[in-house]
Amino acid sequence: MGELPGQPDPARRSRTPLSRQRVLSAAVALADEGGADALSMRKIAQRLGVVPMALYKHVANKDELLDGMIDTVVGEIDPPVEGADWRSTVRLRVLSARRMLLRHPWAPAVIETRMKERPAPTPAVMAYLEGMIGVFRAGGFSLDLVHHAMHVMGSRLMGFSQELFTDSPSSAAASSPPPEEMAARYPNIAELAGAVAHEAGSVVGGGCDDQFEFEFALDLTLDGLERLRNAAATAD
Amino acid sequence: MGELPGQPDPARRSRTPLSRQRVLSAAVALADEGGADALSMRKIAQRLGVVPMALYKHVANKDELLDGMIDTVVGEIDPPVEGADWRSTVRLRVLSARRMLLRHPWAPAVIETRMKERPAPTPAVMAYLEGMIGVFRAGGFSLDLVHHAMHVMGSRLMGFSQELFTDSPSSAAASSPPPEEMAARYPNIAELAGAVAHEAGSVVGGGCDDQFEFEFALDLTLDGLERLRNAAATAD
DNA sequence: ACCTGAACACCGTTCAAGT
DNA sequence: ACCTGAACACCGTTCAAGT
Repeated sequence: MGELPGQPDPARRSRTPLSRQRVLSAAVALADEGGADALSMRKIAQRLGVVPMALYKHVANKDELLDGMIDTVVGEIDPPVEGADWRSTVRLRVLSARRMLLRHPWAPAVIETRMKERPAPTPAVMAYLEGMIGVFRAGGFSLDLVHHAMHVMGSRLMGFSQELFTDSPSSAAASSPPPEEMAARYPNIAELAGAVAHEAGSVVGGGCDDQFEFEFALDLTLDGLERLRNAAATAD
Repeated sequence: MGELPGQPDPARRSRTPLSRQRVLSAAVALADEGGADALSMRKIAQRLGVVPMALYKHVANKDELLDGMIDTVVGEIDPPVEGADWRSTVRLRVLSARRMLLRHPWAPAVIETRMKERPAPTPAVMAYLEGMIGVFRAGGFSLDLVHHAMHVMGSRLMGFSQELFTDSPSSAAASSPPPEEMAARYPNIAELAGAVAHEAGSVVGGGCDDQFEFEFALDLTLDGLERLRNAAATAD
């Protein structure tokens, strides 16, 4: 009663100190409500009862904020269930990812953009991929087939995995943890990345041919549609 | 030689009068070079040697500019080839769409965003869908199966067709052409929309169950992966 | 009637001035 | 040493003042 609405509450502000997680949560909530366009550093700060500059202690800039938001929502995807066959495990997980995207309608476009202009996957994305690869491997898929499958699933749901294994000179490796540490934390990803890198032999930049992977997924889809059409025709 | 670079050239400016198409072309070129973030009304105007306000004679605002840009690049997708079977026709067309998206890396995220917050398809998008439906129909697909196929292909490549046929109260119908005119111009879309609308009977808002369509496409994909795995296993 | 410059309400981020 | 307000260089768009 004694408070004006919209006025920051100094008591609340100092009780819960600002943290990276609190900044990211406020940003996600803001984007959920008004879309990515409604998101601004100034509005996040206002919602937290804080001066805009205070945010920069916890996120370097807006790009890093967006990366953190992606990591937050990808972390909401359920981990693979234990003890089920590969097919229902993948199915459940993809449906969980879809529910996440329905909760956060701004996410696909932001993921799409960020992945394209800086293909450095965040920890939660790495964990997602690691788990998915593990499920396929446990289901008896060869490394080669898992590679195709990851491209198929990636384009099925998000921009994930599109450019993940580009061991190209410039980008990724620089800021990433050293290979040994990565191999320990993400063994399935490391194994797959190694196989893909060696696969194409001496071709420069070799490894993953995006055009081939795209056509592979497209043909798999066309196969499925053709089978459905033929089944419907013979059923008449 | 007598010109300072970056200085607008009054002769050039008046020789070719501004037009909606020239504005859109400049916007697309700017986005191709620097991404969607580098796109601003002010920079487009500068590139055209024109004062920013002059653009508003040809596009109502930035949202309408983005819609126009989408229409422009979707219009670059090759039309269906004549006389080939449905499968190679669809294949060629999707590969053409992919080449377009590689030329315009900003397009997927922009399409994703615009389709989500205003699902009013532009003419070129309508023409793309119309052609694709026609190919499936000519290939012997039932209306029901074409509906599924469009969802499968849509999520395969872009956000297209995701929410296209929502005949929901609020949005679309208002600014669209009257039904008869649309039926004349896009007969395949009209037929499919009609079938989908009546399909689910008396269910409110009925017609297209997005969750069902998503799972349909997912299961089609999982079928394909399972078949590949089994083929690889028996080949050993 | 048309066109356009200045102005408004924003934005992300820098930086110097305060404590 | 830390924090932060003012300031800078942008942005989309309105609107009144010019022709």
